[in-house]
Amino acid sequence: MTETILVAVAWPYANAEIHVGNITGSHLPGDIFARYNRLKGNKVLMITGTDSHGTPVMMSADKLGKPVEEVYKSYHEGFIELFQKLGITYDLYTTTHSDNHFKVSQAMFLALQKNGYLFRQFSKQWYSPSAGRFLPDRYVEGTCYICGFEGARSDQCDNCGNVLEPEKLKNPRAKTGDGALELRDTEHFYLDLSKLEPEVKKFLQSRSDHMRDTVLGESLRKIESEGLKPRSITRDLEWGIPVPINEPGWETKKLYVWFEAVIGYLSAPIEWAQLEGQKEAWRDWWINPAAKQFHFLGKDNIFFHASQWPAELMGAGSAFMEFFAGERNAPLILPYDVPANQFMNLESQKISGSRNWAVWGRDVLTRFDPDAVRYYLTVNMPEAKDSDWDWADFVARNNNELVATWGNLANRVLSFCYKHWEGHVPDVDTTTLRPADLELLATIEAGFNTVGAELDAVRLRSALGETMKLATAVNQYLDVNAPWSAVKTDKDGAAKTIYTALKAIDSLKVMFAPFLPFTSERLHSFFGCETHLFGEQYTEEVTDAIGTHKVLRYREVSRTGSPTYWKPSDLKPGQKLNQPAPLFKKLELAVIEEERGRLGK
RNA sequence: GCCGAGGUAGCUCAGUGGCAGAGCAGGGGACUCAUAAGCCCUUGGUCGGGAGUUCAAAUCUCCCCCUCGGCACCA
Repeated sequence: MTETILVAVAWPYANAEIHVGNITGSHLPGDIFARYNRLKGNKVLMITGTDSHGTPVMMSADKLGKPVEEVYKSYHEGFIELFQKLGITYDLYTTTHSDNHFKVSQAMFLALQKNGYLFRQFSKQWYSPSAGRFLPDRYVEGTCYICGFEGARSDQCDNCGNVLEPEKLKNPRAKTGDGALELRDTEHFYLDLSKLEPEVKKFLQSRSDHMRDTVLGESLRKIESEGLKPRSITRDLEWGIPVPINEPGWETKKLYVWFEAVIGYLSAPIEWAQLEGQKEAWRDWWINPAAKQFHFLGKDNIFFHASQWPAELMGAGSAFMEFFAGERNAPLILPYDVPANQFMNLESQKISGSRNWAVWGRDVLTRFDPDAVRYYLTVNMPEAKDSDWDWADFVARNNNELVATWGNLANRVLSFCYKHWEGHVPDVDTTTLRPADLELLATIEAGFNTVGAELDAVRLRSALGETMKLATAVNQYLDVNAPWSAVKTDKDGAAKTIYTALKAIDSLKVMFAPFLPFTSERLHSFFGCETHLFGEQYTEEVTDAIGTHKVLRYREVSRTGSPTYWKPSDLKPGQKLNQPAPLFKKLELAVIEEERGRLGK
């Protein structure tokens, strides 16, 4: 049965480059899951984009003396370049700075307001008269009113460790050099999460059978012990989405990024549908109770995706479509699963951009192949707990597992066959295959179910491990049947062995494909196939009412005649092959110290 | 501080009441198609510490230690 699946990945923030921890946390698991479901013939839409608004982006722009749009776009375009090189196949990678996203976000705000889930409240904030703006607490420092430490942040003192009340800070000053500060009253909107608490609990309970324990701990169990409190959803800020109310004083306020960025899960499919020229196509993923939505993200974002975003959706209810499309009784669906990952450390220390203790995505791909990076990030994915990127381990796993077990298997069989059967699959009568041949093929065939079950449950490490075990089974089979000996005395027997091994490899190619798309595609071509396993990525410039933005897109391959590639090989005896070559590169041990030498500099 | 997740072999990690496991690393062996790859055999553990429940605990309960995340207008 064909399923309809939304693969939603957390929105990268436009204030830092993307590193391996971000990749293994969300983009890569999302891509593996999307590719697997596409191979199965499911209807997949994978989306996200750059979270472009907020104070830090504006502060960076001030510091650089550049327009804020230029700053967000330089990160945005770097992200797109990375996703193309790494093969992260977004059907649409867009930005929150688009006319469409503004409209959808504002409609969501109005829907929540109409349904009574918003309220206004005044609070005191530090204001810079000279700069003419309010400053977030993290940008204000002064003397701690508890211990007297002079470098305290207004919300926390790093010296005594106490959480501070910002308005009590002594001698406040702006870290940004905005001159003297004064306290001013400011009014903001709050999302009344306490009213939605019963619905959020019910939502999480209904999914507790398949959600990860780490995710339920951060959401359901936490709400049960602490409850949900209202959260402010607007800010005093120039850069962002205007609050949709016509009242004096609100022109300078914007929707808070944590309120609006998650709305991108809804706005991006809408933009995708417009770009496809099928305006209503997004509804299949959003107003279709049978669709399943999966959210990929790191543990720091669990609250916003497992609690706040579902609360926004439930609070808006059918009212969103009333504001957005003038339509009644069209409620939006809720996420199916939030398979959040933990964090990846680097050489036993926390990844830190400011100390350059990081392996940056674009940089690492200048020296290593994308599938090698994808492999290491998948076998080491922090699904249950924090994991560690270790360069010695990276080299070892590349050489011992990827090159030796899988790459060598494909290469030894294909090249042996190419040499002894003149570039063709041995022309065996498949009804004469021996019990050992049929047994191997049955083992491999069963893999489509066992590996598929792991992938369905988003246990990606386990799925890849199971696939690697099957590659080992083929190596074992070869050892027992030794076609290199048989070819001299019993070429017919050797032909059966090689045919069987080729057919097994042809199947394994598909099972490895979600994880290793580039090399699987290459292997696919060695088998003489003129089709492709996957489609292609491309970029496009979109112009709308507020400007232009670049988007990354994905054009799916047509699967004429066969709705699914996720099935055992039907390799034809006698089929023409193409000249094979090794799929992966063995790495020198010197790489370990070279790469470690780059860290922290 | 409060809440949550984690601590198992040298390394990376599976394992939710029934003889402590896998891969890699270390040691030994037979083979030669292959990127000196693959295959077979093998050494290795106080399951963070302590107490308890049980015929039986890595697993359940309590206390403690360590790592990470959340909670504060960072995103």
